[in-house]
Amino acid sequence: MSNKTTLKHISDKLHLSVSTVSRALKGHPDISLETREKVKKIAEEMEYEPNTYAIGLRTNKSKLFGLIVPEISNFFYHSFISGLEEESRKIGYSLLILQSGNDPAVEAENIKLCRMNRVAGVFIALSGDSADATELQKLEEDEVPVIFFDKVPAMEACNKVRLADEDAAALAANHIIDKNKKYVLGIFGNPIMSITQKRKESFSNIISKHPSIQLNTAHAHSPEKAFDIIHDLIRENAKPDIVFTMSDEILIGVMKAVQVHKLNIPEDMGIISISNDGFIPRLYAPEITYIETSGYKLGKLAFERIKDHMEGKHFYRELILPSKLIAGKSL
Amino acid sequence: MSNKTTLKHISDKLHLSVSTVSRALKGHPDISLETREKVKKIAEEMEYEPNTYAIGLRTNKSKLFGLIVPEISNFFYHSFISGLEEESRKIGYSLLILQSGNDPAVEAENIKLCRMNRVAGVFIALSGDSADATELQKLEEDEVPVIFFDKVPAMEACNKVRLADEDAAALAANHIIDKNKKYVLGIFGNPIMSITQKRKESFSNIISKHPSIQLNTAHAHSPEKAFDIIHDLIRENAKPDIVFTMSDEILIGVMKAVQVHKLNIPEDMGIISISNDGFIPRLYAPEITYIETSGYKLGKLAFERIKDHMEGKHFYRELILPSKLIAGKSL
DNA sequence: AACATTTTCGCAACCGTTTGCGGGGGACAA
DNA sequence: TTGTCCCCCGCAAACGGTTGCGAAAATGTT
Repeated sequence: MSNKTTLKHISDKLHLSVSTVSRALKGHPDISLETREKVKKIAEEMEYEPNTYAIGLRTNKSKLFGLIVPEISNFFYHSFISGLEEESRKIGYSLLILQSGNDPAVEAENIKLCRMNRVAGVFIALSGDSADATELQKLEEDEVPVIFFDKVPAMEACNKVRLADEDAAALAANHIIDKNKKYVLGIFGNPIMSITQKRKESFSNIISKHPSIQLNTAHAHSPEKAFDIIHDLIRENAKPDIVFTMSDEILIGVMKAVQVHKLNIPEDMGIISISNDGFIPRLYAPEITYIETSGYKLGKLAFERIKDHMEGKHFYRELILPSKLIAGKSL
Repeated sequence: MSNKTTLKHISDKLHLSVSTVSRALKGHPDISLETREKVKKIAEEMEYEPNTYAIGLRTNKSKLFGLIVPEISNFFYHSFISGLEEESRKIGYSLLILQSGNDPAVEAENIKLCRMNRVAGVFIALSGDSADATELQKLEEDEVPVIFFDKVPAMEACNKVRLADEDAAALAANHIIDKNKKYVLGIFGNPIMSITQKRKESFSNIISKHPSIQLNTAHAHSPEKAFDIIHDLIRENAKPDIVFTMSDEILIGVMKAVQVHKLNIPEDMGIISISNDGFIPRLYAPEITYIETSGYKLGKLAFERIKDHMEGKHFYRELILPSKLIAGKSL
């Protein structure tokens, strides 16, 4: 049996009613200042801690946000989580974190869990491309805001926060153009993902406007594949002047090839990447020039959106986190 | 107003009492098989989802584990979280994740949050060295198991899961000895942390038994400091034959110096490190030999402990995750 | 002093679920 | 027929807060 103090305990001790104690504790004007002080003092002494479940049951609300990601162990997501947690805590909210491991069934289950816990909002990075429309629909029916991030659905009528994918790629492209080199290789991720498509299209468009540049593109779904691409090119004596990598993952593979062949950066080959918070680019010497797309900052942005929603701004909106170039010495 | 179906809705529709519905749903033998089936069918149709708060209030339990870490954005912790989440979900539990940012006050607040949420257990990596004994004490009073991990308190009477710090360092030391080199440098972390002390002591003890080896040690509280250490040694022409780094963080600094000075690994200098899951060591070419200390696996181990506790094994125990050497080509 | 008003607090219902206990009704034996 | 036993199920209290409403006490107004 739990020995936790309840409102009843306090009310008994003070010969007040439970309702008075409840009101006093939250500074309700109906209760005299004197009583309020007295109650608060005793509550403190008795180490009163409100029962979350009683409150949740009565008010049908909670101080929880749901957070659903394909996997926690991922650079981008955990920096997002970190940013979001910091902000949430400031307003007294905690995070219920669910992993769906790219399994739509688990994802649906997790959304259900969010509903059952009466979360005040849900942040979700979709695992597949198909949004679980029906499950999420139910959340919207209860006026629980849903904020998509990272992997966002195509539809208009929803809240999304995302990185400026096109801008990021464009920034890289323009930086490359300034360098006046000839052979440029762009390595992108899984071609069916929209993030890949956006970045590739934006990048290619800008580069191809400069006829002096010869652009090749490739796709790598893993660091190993990226490694192979560079490795093969070097053996064929077709090393590019500049390599653009769309993500940290790909950069890792490229840099491994660079190390194996003992290439000098930037003399032998220039490198520029898009990176989450720049952790990977800063691992190398010289540090790799990168376009920052911060999960951490995106987490804060997502929080802004939900706060707006909680303050009554119930319209749908898409928030985009600007990216910026952080110059290293890699090209 | 929420339109969620409750037991009452089901009971109305079926002309049964709420209690019968409740029992039917959980297969209570008092209820006839026929009724049970009928209720379950309707519940399914009406998309019944139990109200977590009502259950929590009534039973004073929850399907939540509390997880308190200094920071989420940390290699080790997020792989721990990932492992723990996977296991928890299997038995229908979710994770309430709290960051305490190395602030004892926030840490105390987070522990309080865990109590308020009636979590079924708490996993905590202490931020400072001083355990918040009083706050955690209250948890134990309610028979909520507390599992310390990573940064564990010194006291006996508690549950801990941790890495085999001594073993890990010993493994590295013995591997170094096999290489028959002369100058060995060990770089360790913050000397006031017990993890540092353990690793350093274990490492030094073993190495110093071999008079043919000349051992130096140093402390680095950041990658930059580790970089400086190597950088300076090279400039002074005092490059060690083998460097042992106690953590990924330190390895990063060392590897940066290696790159700046274009050292050949392992010819110019051998390297061996302790690493979480080997992510960092595998970033380089050649891949760095490392002692694996997996946060992911530790997460699973921590879950085992709490499961035991939930099954009635209420004694205190310390579980240690064995470490193993993963050979790269760095020495 | 009589009445109107405000201040301060208590009553009781309610949120949705769990659970001890008791009761109605059918089956079966005496 | 009456009594006993078991099978199903419902009653009602309980969990710990919140909140609309009304009432008593204190204060103000003529």
